[in-house]
Amino acid sequence: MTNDSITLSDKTIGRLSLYRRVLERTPKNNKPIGHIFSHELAALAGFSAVLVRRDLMTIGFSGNPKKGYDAAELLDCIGKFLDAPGGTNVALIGVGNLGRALLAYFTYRRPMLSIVAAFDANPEFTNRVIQGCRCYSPDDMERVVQEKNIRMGIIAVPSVGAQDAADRLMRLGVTGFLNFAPVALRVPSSVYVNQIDMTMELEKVAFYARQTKE
Amino acid sequence: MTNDSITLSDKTIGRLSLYRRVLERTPKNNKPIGHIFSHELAALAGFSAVLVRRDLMTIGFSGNPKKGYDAAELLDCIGKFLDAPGGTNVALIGVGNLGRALLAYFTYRRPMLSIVAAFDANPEFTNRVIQGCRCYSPDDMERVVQEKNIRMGIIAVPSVGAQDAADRLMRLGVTGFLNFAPVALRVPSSVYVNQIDMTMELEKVAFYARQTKE
DNA sequence: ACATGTGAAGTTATTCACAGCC
DNA sequence: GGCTGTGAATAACTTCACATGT
Repeated sequence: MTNDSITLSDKTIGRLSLYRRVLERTPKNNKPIGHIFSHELAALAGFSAVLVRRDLMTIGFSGNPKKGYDAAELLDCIGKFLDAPGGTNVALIGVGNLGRALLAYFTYRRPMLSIVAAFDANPEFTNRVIQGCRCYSPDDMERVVQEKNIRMGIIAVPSVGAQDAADRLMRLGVTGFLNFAPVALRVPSSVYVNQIDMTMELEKVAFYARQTKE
Repeated sequence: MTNDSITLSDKTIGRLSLYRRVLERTPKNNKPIGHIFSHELAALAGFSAVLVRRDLMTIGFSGNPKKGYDAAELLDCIGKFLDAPGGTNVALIGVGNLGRALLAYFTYRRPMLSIVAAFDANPEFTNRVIQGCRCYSPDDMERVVQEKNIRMGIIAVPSVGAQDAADRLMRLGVTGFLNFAPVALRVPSSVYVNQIDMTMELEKVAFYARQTKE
């Protein structure tokens, strides 16, 4: 409940994020969930009940056999682990098709995690507000990242510009990236990169779809 | 080299997809790579050299200590595992911001894996061609999926419509999904679902970015 | 009864370490 | 000498099984 230095695995963090959203979005008879059992949460999130209990165990959250887990308390507890106290400010690099979709997707979705600035060299976008987010020229990156206290970046530019963008942001103190460019970013071990490769994900599906067909 | 019934793990399949793209895109002195060592491929794809060798071992591909792996042969071999012989046809459900970004992203990217039809109830999109892909009304789904021999679907609609879309496609023989809606699809075990949760991915980065900050 | 909490076992994934081969 | 190929060891993750609580 209090100790923040427990080590959570990557997988567990991802699932906590899902549990939270499930708890926030799923009403029970039109009102927020009061208590929930591990098997219910598991079904909603798509995992097994034991796994849910393990995850909650590792964050030190406990329920009771009669009522299950208190949803509001659980949300609080997950928030303590996932959210930075004052929220985290994010920069989006690249306002192409993917970038704009990400803006639309993330705007107002998580109050503690918001894209506060977008950057794109294309003058068609610079100094305009897109999906509620101001778009700047890359020339302003130094100033804006510092002014807005930006701590992480979403890379949505073509492969060729990805490493450059990451390097500039890292020099400004950014320590985490969500990278959609299909290229492995070279970063020091103190920086975290979450690589999303759409083509890979699609090909995985194609592989399995084909297996079950034959 | 020949036997197709080796079981590849999910992780291995993903990496094979990456190896392929790295090999296709990385020229060596302005011409295609001839041979490549496991540590070179590892660096380009962002994994360890042993892991690369393991993966190639499991698909039965071998190189030689002097020259490394023959890139062209390796591409061929990976293709034998990942690609369906005549290619795989994909349907996109939902032509909102994310859907259009996916269309832009995938069009002409992988010849053996193409989005051949998009569906959206919004009449603003139906019967128009967007990013080179024809967009249909959901009413035409039955006909189009059969005519175009569609085997997998990308779900890019809001959560509320996701299960419905999946159910309709499954009735038409679709056995694999890439699901961007933040909801666990209920499918029989013979159907594969690759769930992509953007919010979860972003929150993972925020968590680690925060760790290194403190 | 039925749910939580958790040690122990099982499973899967990755790395170590080294033999064999250009 | 540096690379491939791979058994063995290690690490990471998930499930089993059951003691405990209400």
